[in-house]
Amino acid sequence: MTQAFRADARRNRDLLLTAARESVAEHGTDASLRDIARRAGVGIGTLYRHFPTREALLEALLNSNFDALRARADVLLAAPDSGEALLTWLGELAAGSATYQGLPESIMNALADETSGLHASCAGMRSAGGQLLKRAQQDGSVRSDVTVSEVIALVLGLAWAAERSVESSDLIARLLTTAMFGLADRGR
Amino acid sequence: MTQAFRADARRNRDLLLTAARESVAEHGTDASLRDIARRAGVGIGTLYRHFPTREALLEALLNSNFDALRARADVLLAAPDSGEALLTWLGELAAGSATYQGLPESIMNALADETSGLHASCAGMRSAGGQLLKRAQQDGSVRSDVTVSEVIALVLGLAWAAERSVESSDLIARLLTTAMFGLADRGR
DNA sequence: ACCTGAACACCGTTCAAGT
DNA sequence: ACCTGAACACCGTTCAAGT
Repeated sequence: MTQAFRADARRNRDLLLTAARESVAEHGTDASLRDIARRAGVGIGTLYRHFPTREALLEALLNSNFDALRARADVLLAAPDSGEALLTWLGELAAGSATYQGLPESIMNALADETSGLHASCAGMRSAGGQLLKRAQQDGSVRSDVTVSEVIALVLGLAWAAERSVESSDLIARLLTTAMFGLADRGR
Repeated sequence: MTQAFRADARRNRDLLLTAARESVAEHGTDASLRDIARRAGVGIGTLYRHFPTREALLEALLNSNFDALRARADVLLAAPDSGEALLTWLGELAAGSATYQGLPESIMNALADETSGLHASCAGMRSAGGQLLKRAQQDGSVRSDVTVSEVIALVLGLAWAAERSVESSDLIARLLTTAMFGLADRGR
């Protein structure tokens, strides 16, 4: 199926992805598309032909990451402590969403917009987390009155906050455990 | 001191603030400055003369809100239940940061950037919350290993997540109580 | 002292013209 | 089938020229 594309088109697609990875690493999720095309040595129209939207480009950049996160959920589903398994996975989601500045926002938008080119990947990730949450709730290790969407919104919210904060680099982890065990102190 | 300004300048300032309130209500914190100047019937240079940065404009738009939040903290400092007082105040912070789309982000950025025209207001708000937190921690009703900055980052993160979510309108409150009492279920 | 708007350097996005 | 880049409609920001 790779051979079904013209060699020059295939080449341009690769050049664009490499350029995008660089530019997004430097400037975050809302990096200039023009700049990406320039780095790839390609016309701006070529970028649009291969990736009709910014979200489609991000999807191509991130799909392996989402795959990995889904696979991790499958593994953790077999871990003995269901509550700990969920927390571990949420930590990896938070860490993963920190790979590019602005990524928590892109994921959050994609989840809310079914027409987004990034929606399928994000929805898949969400339902993988949903299985972990469900098990933890059935075990009684996590409160039963929260939905997957809420838990993910919470985690991405913390990742977002950590990303525009000057505090220590383990802020995400700190915020996550605070939210996991509660701000309120009930004699731990 | 109001009379120290030329009448036309004073007038333009008011026109700009009214226009800004409208435009920001419609398009959020990153509303077009050009659009604001247009609505005010004023040249773009006049906007920059009165408000050298977007943050300075937001400050003028929001200072009364920050004052109110600081005043609320003073009142709540006298409430009997220190933990409940903190939660109430954090709820009001979350609600207040939802008045304009993008406001959680503006506040978060302002807290991290001391040169921001919005920094003083936000830092004042933070230290007011800090008093409430301190009292709650001394009472033992809130865990002692969190800072004000962390608590505020957490709340703004949740407000941000709620703002770009399709869920019910009480999502902020739900996320806040989850974070307050913890996602983990320890037999409530 | 204050106001104006052209000018500059950028965007995202589309689309006619080319190979 | 694919590529190119001019064109369009926007930005934020500055600054010479006006009153």
